[in-house]
Amino acid sequence: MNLDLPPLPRSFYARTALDVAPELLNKVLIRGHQAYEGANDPSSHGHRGMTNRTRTMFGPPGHLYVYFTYGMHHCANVVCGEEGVCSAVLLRAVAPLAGQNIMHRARNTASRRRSSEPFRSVDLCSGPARLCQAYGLDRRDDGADLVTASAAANRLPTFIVDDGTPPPRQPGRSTRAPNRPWRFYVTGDPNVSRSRGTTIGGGSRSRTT
DNA sequence: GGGGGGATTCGG
DNA sequence: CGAATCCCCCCG
Repeated sequence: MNLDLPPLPRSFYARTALDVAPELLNKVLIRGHQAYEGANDPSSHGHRGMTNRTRTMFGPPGHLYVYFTYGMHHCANVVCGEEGVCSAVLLRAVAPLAGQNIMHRARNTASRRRSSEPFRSVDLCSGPARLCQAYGLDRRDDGADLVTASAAANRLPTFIVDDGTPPPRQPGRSTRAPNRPWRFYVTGDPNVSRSRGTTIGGGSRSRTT
């Protein structure tokens, strides 16, 4: 695997979340996402306008928006669109390509391992909070620039690259809210995050360093 | 200053 | 299916 691929350029992110989301499929580092359209979407954090927490989502494209929820979980989004507009893609799943040992450790999967079952790499990043845990992403990474890959102090750089694998011609789609089929995933990929047996999003590849 | 609820996950 | 477990945000 070639690791010297450049981060995706700012222009990749400088479009609507709905344009960016399906094209994130099969990019390396991320896989699986969901688009939110800010002010027009009542299920977005941004629908009531900018707050201290959601400031990043209103900022320039190509940055991470990371928030904390349920008292224990983090979720990461890719900020899209133009500065001043709330637009982001929630990263719902990733297919581990490398760094599985780091991911296992970060998620402490060994302690939860059922003795009768082998490790399943599918459990590492098959959910928005799981992938953050596997990658060690938390609120200190909020605002990180995915284009320059500049990180805050004591933080690892985070970015997304294209290894030449095109996004699926016909991505799977599902909805979270009615009339908003804004979840895109790679059909048939076992890493796609699921809930109660229903496909709800996810799918692409990743590595951690 | 108080209270309701959350872009989830895991175990029972 | 409910608990875990902070923090954000709205309201008074």
